[in-house]
Amino acid sequence: MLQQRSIEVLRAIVQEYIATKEPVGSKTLVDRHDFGVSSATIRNDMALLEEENLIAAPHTSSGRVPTDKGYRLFVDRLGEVKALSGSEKSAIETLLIGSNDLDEILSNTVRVLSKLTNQMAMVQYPTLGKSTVRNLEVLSVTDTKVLLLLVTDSGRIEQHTIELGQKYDQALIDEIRAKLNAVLSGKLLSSVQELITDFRDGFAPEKRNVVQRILAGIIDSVDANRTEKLIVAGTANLARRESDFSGSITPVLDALEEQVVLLRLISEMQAEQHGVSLRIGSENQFEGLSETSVLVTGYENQGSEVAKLGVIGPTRMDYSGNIAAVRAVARYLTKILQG
Amino acid sequence: MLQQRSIEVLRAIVQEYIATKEPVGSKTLVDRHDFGVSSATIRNDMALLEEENLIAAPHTSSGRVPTDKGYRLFVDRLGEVKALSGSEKSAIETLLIGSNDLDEILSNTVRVLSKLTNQMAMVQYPTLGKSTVRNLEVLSVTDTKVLLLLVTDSGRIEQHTIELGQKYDQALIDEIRAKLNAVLSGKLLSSVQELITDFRDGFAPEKRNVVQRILAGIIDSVDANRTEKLIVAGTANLARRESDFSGSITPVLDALEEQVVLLRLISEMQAEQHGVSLRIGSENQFEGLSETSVLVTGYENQGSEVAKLGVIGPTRMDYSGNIAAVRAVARYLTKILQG
DNA sequence: ATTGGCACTCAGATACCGCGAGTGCTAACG
DNA sequence: CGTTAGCACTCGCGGTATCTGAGTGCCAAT
Repeated sequence: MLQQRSIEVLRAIVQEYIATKEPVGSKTLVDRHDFGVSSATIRNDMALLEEENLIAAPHTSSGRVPTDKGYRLFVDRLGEVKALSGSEKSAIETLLIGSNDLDEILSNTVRVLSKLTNQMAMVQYPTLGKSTVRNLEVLSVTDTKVLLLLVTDSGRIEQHTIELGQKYDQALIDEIRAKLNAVLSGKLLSSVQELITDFRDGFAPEKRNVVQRILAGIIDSVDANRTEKLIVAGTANLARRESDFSGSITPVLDALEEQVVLLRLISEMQAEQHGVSLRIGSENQFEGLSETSVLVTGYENQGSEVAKLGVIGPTRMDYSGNIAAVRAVARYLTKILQG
Repeated sequence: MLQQRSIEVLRAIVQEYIATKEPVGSKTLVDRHDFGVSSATIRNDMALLEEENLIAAPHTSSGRVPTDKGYRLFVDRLGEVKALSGSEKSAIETLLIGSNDLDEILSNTVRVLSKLTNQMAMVQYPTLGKSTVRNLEVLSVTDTKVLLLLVTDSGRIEQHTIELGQKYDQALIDEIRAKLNAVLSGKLLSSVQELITDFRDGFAPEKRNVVQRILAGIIDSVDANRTEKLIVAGTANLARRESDFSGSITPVLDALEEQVVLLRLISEMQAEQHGVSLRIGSENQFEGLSETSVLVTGYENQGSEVAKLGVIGPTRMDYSGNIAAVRAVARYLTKILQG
């Protein structure tokens, strides 16, 4: 088992390396941290840490760099995470207050998160899960076309243009709309499909064609809502850190441009310590992300988690600060949504 | 005045440089293009072109590279732009057909444009300008809160939550909604403000407070719609071309992450030749974009231009191919929107 | 267990060199 | 006059050699 001091040394190495980006040697370590022992002793500890694969030397006889495993231990032993400074808190507040619709709120959220962490940030749209139908609107567009709007309680709106294939009667549309709302309003999205299975039966046969098409549109909309969606910001932050990657960053950027990848990634991550979920470097299965760390947490609406947000950056990142930022932003977002 | 052949030489230099990224010399030029004269003659022409600032030598006695002015002349003299290949056309079609709502259409558009050009692509949302109100919906959210939806004929939806500050009567909301639609439906967004100035007067005094708040929300929504919005894709493409920039690309990425910058940029550009607008390198006023070229064109809805789309990349780009792609995508988008 | 001492290693910085693509110029040519 | 061959000259680039110093590993002493 590793001694107390060895852990301290690891902590110091991580801190130092994150700050300076230089492989850190025993000498600089004793200079800047107060271990009360000589550099030779530290060297022994470092040899131990290296044995445990917690640190590694880029080349024989140069300073050491934390391994993914080293970062992991560091994070797990992280006692308290940094609190945000007052100015950071107010930055979050001023940017989030005064947003009206969901799109605006989320795009401001992702922006503030990216600014705060200096990393690439992402926010997932509230998902199906516990969302309920707030309203269903059917608007006429042309003689034969209607626009279907599905509004959920999270504020997300799904629109869908439906070609009815025949002229319709405004009264019929109104009737359908009213009945739909009566049936669906307040219901879970996940139950919609079931609720409308025999909806058609309540209409006269000659009307059923139109009803049928609209129902199909609703199913599509619910599906679209199930298709998860996310927004990102701060790609430039990642590019700026290019030198933290061994090769080129373009594979990383490529991976991140595929929203599908990000969504799968996010969905696999479940909150662990400190209420956040963290994948460090090679802990990450995804092709191209083996030199990045992904930090994710959930946010809530109406008291239950509806989606996630987080940041992605090089493994050499300020874990403590970023965990604090991600948590804080999630908390504010939760607050705004319920407000 | 420059001779015919000199222009040919310039064209050849541009092509060669774009293809190989190497400064091109007189020898390789005569090898690969069939000028029927010797390299010495070409050298004379090149000296001429250099005098005119159309090409420049990175260092004394190395090949030449087109200047911004050189690219400009090249583009202006571009006779016909490349046609898209069949597979490219079908790529556009398959990606754009089968999108239902506006968000989906635009995000697919920007994606296909980015893939086609291998550049960063952007698409602006349809703007205020000639858009008209299709519908106005007022939905109840809580006792004292309503959700306002402004649907325009371009398919763009603006949502706005309004705190009424008092309990309201559903009948009143319905009344307001009906009257609003009667007044505003089909009207230009730009005329909305004017049209509702004395809308309030049609209501009994005790109702005016609620009406007033809703009207304010409408104004806000129209404003939000005026606030232009755009989506981008393919940032990774830009990063991949990093070596085409003298310094780091991060200032470029920074500039492009500020949507405000992009929007101003786009709005300043008016179609010129070939129906597209092009800014090459230093022609671009914006800080940080002096080594990029911006290529923009408009797309239409209901027969008039509603917004723009385009690509951004290093000045060393395939102008001919990109112009073709941008035009083609704009054409398809126009077609989809009116369909 | 800790420490001072010491020989050893090796990546990165610096300097130097030679190659060769490419130029500019001049004199000759049709 | 436009074109061309010839030629001296330039200079960036890649490769090699050298130097330096931070940092290590190990050992004997405390």
